[in-house]
Amino acid sequence: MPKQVDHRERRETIARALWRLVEQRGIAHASVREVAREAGISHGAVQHYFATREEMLVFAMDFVSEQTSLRVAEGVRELGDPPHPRDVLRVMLTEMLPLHPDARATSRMSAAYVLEALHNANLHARARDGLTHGRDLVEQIVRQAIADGHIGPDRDPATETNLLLTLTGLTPLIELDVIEPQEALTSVDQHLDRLFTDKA
Amino acid sequence: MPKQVDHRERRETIARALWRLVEQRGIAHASVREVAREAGISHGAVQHYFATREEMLVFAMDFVSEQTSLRVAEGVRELGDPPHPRDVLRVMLTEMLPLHPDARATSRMSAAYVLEALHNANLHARARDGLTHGRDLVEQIVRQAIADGHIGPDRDPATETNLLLTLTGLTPLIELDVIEPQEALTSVDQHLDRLFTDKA
DNA sequence: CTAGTAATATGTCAACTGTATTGGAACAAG
DNA sequence: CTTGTTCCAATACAGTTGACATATTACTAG
Repeated sequence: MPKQVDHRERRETIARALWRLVEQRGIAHASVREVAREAGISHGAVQHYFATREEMLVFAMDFVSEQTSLRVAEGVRELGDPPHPRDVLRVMLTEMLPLHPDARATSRMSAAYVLEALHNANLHARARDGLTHGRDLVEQIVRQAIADGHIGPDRDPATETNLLLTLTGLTPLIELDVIEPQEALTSVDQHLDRLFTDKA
Repeated sequence: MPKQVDHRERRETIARALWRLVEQRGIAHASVREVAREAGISHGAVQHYFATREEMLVFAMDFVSEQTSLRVAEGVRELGDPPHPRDVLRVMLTEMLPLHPDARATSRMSAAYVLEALHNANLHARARDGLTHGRDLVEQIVRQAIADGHIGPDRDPATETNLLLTLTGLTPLIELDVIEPQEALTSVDQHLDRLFTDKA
C-alpha cells in the first residue's frame, strides 16, 4: 500500500475552504480552482477527492449539517439536566442564525445550497431530506413539551413547528443589517415565551 | 432625434427574461448572453440597455419590488374599505411567499439578489434600503393597529414587525416541498390570529 | 531494492464569461 | 437630402470554467 492520507480529513479541509469562499465571496467564486487555491493545494488534488464540483458541494453541505448539529449538541450540553425544551429550541434556532462566525459560515453555505437545489434534482432531494429531518426533530420536541405540559394542549404541533422554523427568516434581516442581532434574539425569545406556558 | 424606442419597456422585457432564467435555471445561468437569448434579442442589444450585468440585476430587482408592490396593492384593493390591518398584512406576507407563479418568480429573484448582496457593497446598500423600507411599512401598520385597538397595547411594535417578517422564512420550506402551501397559509393565519385581538 | 499505487501537480480542452469595439441600419430634425 | 443620434447586430478579446488526461512525487508492502 502506498502513501496513505486521511481521506475524510482532507475532504473536510477542502470543505472548509469552500465554506470560507462562499462566506466571503459568494458561491459564484467557489470554483474548483478557487477552492483549491483557498485550501492551498492544486486543483488536481481537489479533483482527486471530489470527482465533480457537485460532489464537492454535496459533501460540504452534509458537513454543514454535521457541524451545526455538533454546535447545537454542545449548546444543549451546557443546559441543565434534563434541559428545558424551551432552551433546547432556543439553542437550535440561534445556531441556525448568522449570529457568530461559525454560524454565519454554515448559514451562508446553506442559503447558497438551497438556491442551487431549486434547479438540481439531486440537490433538491438531499436538501429536502435534510430539512425534513431537522423539522421532524423540532416537531418531536414540541410534541413532548405538550405532553409534559410545557406547551398548551390547544397548540397544534405541526403548525407550531412550522412557526418555529419560520424564525430562520430573521437571517436576511440580520445579514443585511436591517435589524441588530440583539433584536433577532429578542424576537426569538418573545416567540418562545408565547409558546411555552411555563417560564423556564 | 433618431429612432425612438420605449426605453423603460425594453428594459422591463429584458428584466422579465432574467426573471424567467433565475426562476427556471438559477442565477448562475443568468449571463448576459443567456438573458439576451431568453429575451429573443442579441446580447449587443442587452448591452445597449444595460452597460453592465450588475446594472441589469439592479434594475431587475427594483422591478421585482415594484411588481410585488403592485400585486399587494391589487390584493388590498379587493378588501373592504377601510381594509382591516390584519388582512392587509396577510396580503403583504402571502405575496412575498412563492405561492403562485408570479410570486415565485419574484421570490426566487429576491433570494438570489440577497445572496449576491452579501458580497457586493452596492447591492448590499440597495437591498438593505429596500428591505428597511418594506419593514417600515409593516411597522407603520402595526403601530396604527395598536393605536386603533386591533392589537394589544402591550405588544412592542418593533418586535411584532420583526416576527411578522420572519414568516418569509416559510419560503425554503415551501420551495423544497417540506410543507404544503396550505400549511404555510395556516401558519400565517395562526400568527395573525394571535397578533390581533379582534377577529376580522 | 523494487514494484506498484495513492497523492498531488501540471497541462489541455472546448465552452463560456463580461466587456469593448466596430459598423451599419433606422429614423427624426434641420 | 444631410446630419446626427439611437438602436442593435456582429465580432474581438482576455479571462475563467469544469472535466479530463498526463506527469511527477512519495511512500509502503513484499
